[in-house]
Amino acid sequence: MQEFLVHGYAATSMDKIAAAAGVSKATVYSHFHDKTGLFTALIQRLACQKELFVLQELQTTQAEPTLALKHFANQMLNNIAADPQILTFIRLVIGESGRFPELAQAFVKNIEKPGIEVLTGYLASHPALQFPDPEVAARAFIGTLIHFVLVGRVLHGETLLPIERERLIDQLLDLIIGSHQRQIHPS
Amino acid sequence: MQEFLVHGYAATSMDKIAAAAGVSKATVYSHFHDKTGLFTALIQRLACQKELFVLQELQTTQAEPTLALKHFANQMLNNIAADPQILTFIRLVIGESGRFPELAQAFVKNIEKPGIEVLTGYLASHPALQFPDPEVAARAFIGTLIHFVLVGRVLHGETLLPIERERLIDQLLDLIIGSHQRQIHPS
DNA sequence: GTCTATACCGCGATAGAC
DNA sequence: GTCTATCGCGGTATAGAC
Repeated sequence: MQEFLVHGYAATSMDKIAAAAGVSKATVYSHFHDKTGLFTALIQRLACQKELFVLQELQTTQAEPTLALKHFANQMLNNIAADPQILTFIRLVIGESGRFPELAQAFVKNIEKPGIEVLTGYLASHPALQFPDPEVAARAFIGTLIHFVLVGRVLHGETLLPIERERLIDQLLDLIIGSHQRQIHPS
Repeated sequence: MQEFLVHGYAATSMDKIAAAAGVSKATVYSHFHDKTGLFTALIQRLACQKELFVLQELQTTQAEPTLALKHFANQMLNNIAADPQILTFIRLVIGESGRFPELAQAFVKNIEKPGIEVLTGYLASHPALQFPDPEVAARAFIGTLIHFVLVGRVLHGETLLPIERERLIDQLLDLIIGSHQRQIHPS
């Protein structure tokens, strides 16, 4: 897996994989039919293990919504900061999503979908929040954070399009749930 | 460029490129020093040409903000629907962003940055809108749309995590600029 | 089950004629 | 400037011994 993450699918050779695994090439081929079979098996497994979003806490927390969501956002960004392999994994899945659509769908199913669904459930069920469309609110929240990571970390745009993490999170929360001060045509 | 878009960087051979261009391989090498030089030149050029966001209109429109933003969002999604090559281009740039960081930065500089900056300017300058942080509002708007495209089209998640485009746009606009009906602890 | 050895092919890059 | 021909290497996948 390390080889695929570093070099991508096409540029990774079965020789390097066998060497990294400490076995011969023929042994690798005895466990997996071919290179695509090995690749899909590895990515599918990683898509099940990796967790971008910390969902357990969100389902059980009794903290105030603003604080809970702030904590949720910070945990996600901390995950990525602590494990940069996540960035490489995202690059690989997106980069190969045209040629391995089933792997991309595994990523959506195991990582994106639970995140949006749990957050939607949280936003819909918490009595202090009254969104007309909780799913869109969840998509806006997660979409803004993912886009922040995509531009800043994945695409190396931190210096080109800089913004403080705390400012983004605080102002995003204010925009979405604490927006009663700002209205159109204030009267 | 077609070869790179379809097969990715590593899986594209200089033989195929030469054949697709209708010249010999030596001729390609007389114009570009090596494969990486050709690749970077092509991607840099495409990053300047492609436009995800239609910015001209947004700077000159006199329509009501909600309508102008709705039009802006629809134009962006129409662009992508009309030219699926954009999806392949995004896959390629993100997929190679670890090995070609300067290309990823060209993407941010020429596509993401102008989009966020022009939208920020619009949100900040329009008298009917009073955001405490217009840049975060712009990032939330664009981030939600990009994430929608990323999950649905790039990662083939339309069926796994379906949502109507019009619902997303309308509810997103309501969430961000028309949110005076919904408040925390309504009194 | 795992090894060594190899078949067979395509790769990036260049030499040298025209 | 563009061509044909070629070099040297590394690719995926397998055969057959242990």
